[in-house]
This record gives sequence, structure tokens and C-alpha cells, in this order.
Amino acid sequence: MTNYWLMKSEPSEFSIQDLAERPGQREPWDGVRNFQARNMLRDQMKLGDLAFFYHSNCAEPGIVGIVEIARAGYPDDAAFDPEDKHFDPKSDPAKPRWYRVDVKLARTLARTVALRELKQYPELAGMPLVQRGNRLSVMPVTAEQWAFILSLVKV
DNA sequence: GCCAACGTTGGC
DNA sequence: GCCAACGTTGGC
Repeated sequence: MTNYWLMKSEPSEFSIQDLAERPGQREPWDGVRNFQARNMLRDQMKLGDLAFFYHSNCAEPGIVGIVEIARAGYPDDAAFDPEDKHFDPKSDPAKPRWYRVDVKLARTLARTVALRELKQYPELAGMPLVQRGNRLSVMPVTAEQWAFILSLVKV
């Protein structure tokens, strides 16, 4: 069965437009350096799962598209490269500390569903995303939340 | 650019 | 193991 997720990215680093420029291609979702998010990438995300692509730290933070998990979790080797900005000397290739998945674009939403809007719906109050101070960059989305958010863009 | 919230680090 | 200092996230 398909699991649903939400994944944050700063568009100045990696945006839905970047993904759309490479149609059909798998792109690594790397640089996640938070243990809770790591555990989900490594253990729970499955090939074929779907995720909302969320733009953070930008003019209009919100959900901008849907990606499909094109490869399940595997070691994030950016952590092994001292030249890489996501280098982590504590990650050992024999026992990797950080993981990533590959994604491919499923669709770009017709409009951005802004965080400001998402916060207004009681149906979404349980999402970590809308809770104060939450910084999780990868989080699960329930089937109900998923369907509800999609219904907003089809109106 | 500001700053609140949070996670991590490291001295003790 | 405690906790202060520090760095990062991310909305605004």
C-alpha cells in the first residue's frame, strides 16, 4: 500500500521547477540531517510512495507539487565527501549515518497551497507542519490529509 | 533581517 | 546525566 509524505525543500536549493526541468528523471533527495527524518527516509519510505513537495523558507511557503519515491532509502554519500556542504565526519561509509531517497516528479499543482491556508483547516490540525515550532523536514501524511489537500486544488 | 523554537554539542 | 551555549530551521 502507498504511504504518503511531505518533504520540505528550500526552493533556492532545490525547487519543483528544478525537478520539472528534468522530466521523468530521478533526483536524489539528499542533505537531510535530522534523525527523525532520517529514520523515515531509511526505514519507511517505499518505492512508489507519494509525497507533497513543500517549498520552505521562501516568499510563499507551501505545497507546490507531488513527487513519487523512485528509489527507497540508501546511504547519503554526500556525507562522506569533505568538499560537500552536507559533509558529516561522523558518517562512516561502513555504517552510514544519513540516508536519502530518489524522487521523480508526479505533478506540479495548479496552484501553491500556502502554509497560511493549510493552517486554517481543522482537518489538517494534526499535521506536524502546521504546529508551532515544528522543523521536521520529512513527515508522514495520512490518507485523509492527503485526500483533503488534493481536494483543495481541484476546486 | 529578525528571532523563536528546537536539536546538538561538550564541559562538568 | 545535566544543562548552557551554540547552530540551524523556517515563518514572518
